[in-house]
Amino acid sequence: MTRFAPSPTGYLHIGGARTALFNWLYARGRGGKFLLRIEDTDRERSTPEATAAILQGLRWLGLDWDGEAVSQFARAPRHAEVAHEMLARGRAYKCFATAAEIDAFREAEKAAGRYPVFQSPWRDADPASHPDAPYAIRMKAPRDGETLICDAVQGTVKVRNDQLDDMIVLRSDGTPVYMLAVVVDDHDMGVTHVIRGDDHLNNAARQQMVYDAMGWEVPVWAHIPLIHGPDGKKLSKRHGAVGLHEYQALGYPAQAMRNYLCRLGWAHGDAEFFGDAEAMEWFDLAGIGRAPARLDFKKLENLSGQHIAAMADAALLHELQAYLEAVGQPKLSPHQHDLMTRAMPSLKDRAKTFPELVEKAAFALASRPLVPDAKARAAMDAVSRGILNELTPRLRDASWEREALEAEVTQVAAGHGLGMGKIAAPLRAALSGRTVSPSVFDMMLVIGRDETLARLAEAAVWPETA
RNA sequence: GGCCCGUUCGUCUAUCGGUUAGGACACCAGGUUUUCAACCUGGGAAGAGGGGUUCGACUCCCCUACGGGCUGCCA
Repeated sequence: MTRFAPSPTGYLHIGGARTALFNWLYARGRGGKFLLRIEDTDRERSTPEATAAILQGLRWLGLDWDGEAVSQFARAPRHAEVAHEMLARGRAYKCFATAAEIDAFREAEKAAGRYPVFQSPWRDADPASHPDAPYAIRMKAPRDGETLICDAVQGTVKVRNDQLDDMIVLRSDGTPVYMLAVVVDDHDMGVTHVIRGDDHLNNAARQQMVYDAMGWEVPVWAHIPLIHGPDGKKLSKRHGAVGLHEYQALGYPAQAMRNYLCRLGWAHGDAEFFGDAEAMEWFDLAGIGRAPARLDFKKLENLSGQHIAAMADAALLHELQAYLEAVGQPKLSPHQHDLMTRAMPSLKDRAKTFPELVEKAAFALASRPLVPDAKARAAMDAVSRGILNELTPRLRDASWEREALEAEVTQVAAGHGLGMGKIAAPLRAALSGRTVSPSVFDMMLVIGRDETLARLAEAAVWPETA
């Protein structure tokens, strides 16, 4: 049983997406469940928009979770209940210290050159001395010795208890603190493996104390390193895409994202290109690296191209439509969809991303009159026009198959003592309006005889360029 | 400041005391080719630095440097 527990304070971060993926792979690969919990206890910063963005991001990435997403805020009463239970068990106490008192204590400690761990005077106070004032519930944490975190990724990590204060579990306004809420929720939800960013590694020690205080079984910890930008610094907006939605907008197939993210900080021997089935079979916590990984867009792009080439046409078209919708472009019309289907075999080996796929399909999607770019127009010189005029009637009567078309073009070229290259250039220009396109024969086969002839006729009367 | 974690080609990584330190992406060169891409062949490229331990360290220990995290009545 694993879970992903994001705070809804913004879009889904690429690092969070990888954390979610790891949890998903681990659970799904072992017949376990993958749960989703929204940590929305910070009412100031949590927004429903952010929650929606996170769910949307996970759906796009293809990570399905079991059951309904749990709202942590909604479970506040249960958290408070546990806090009071800890009080009853003598594992926590009421602290009446005010913010000002705590600040003063910390300042004094710092000034004295000591580590500023607040030591509440109420820890062992006689309940009879309790004032009638608001209080927070603090955990009675051990003051010496050390807490051992057995982590599946980091190994055994020792944390000195004197570094940890008696953390507050229930605020003076009665609301639970994150550190308590996670533990209670993970326990209640039956989470057995906590896979999360290593920014929580130190927190695990305090959280483990809560498990101990309640007599609950501590889950398997797995703290994974964060993802860094290409320069090795903490990932931030200046590195480019940080939010998962940006990767969707960049036009990477979700499968490629999963593959790339999975390989980031984890490896299975020399395996580089693989799908979900292999990932689920191979993924394990022990294989996760301990050093932060950097994002490499070139590699992502390469992987993306490999996945596009390997995907089934129908699935590719379906995801392409979703991409177009996501970036606010008009979706393919039934007619365009049909053209794309026919063009796909000659297209998908050439495109690394969806925008590239669309770009390279321009010849098929374009409608007459074609607007040639300057280079295409230049390719259409007088000599070329002559050759094309000669070719046109032969194409009209040719059998519309690759070999036949190739034979016609080769013959015409040979008649002028030219190679294929010389005649392909103007042909390409006439058919696509560009100087870069898929193979001229692929294009003819996709758009068909009528369209081919129409485009040739049109190109024959393009205005001359000097 | 204190505590915790990390450091193998430019990047992601393999290695888990004995290897010519392997692969992938990227890069460079050549080939193929109707353009681009793809593809094929070849090439350069790494154990942060310093001490130990050991017959033998990228692998184990210590120190330094660098990077990251935590140190809240934030999550």
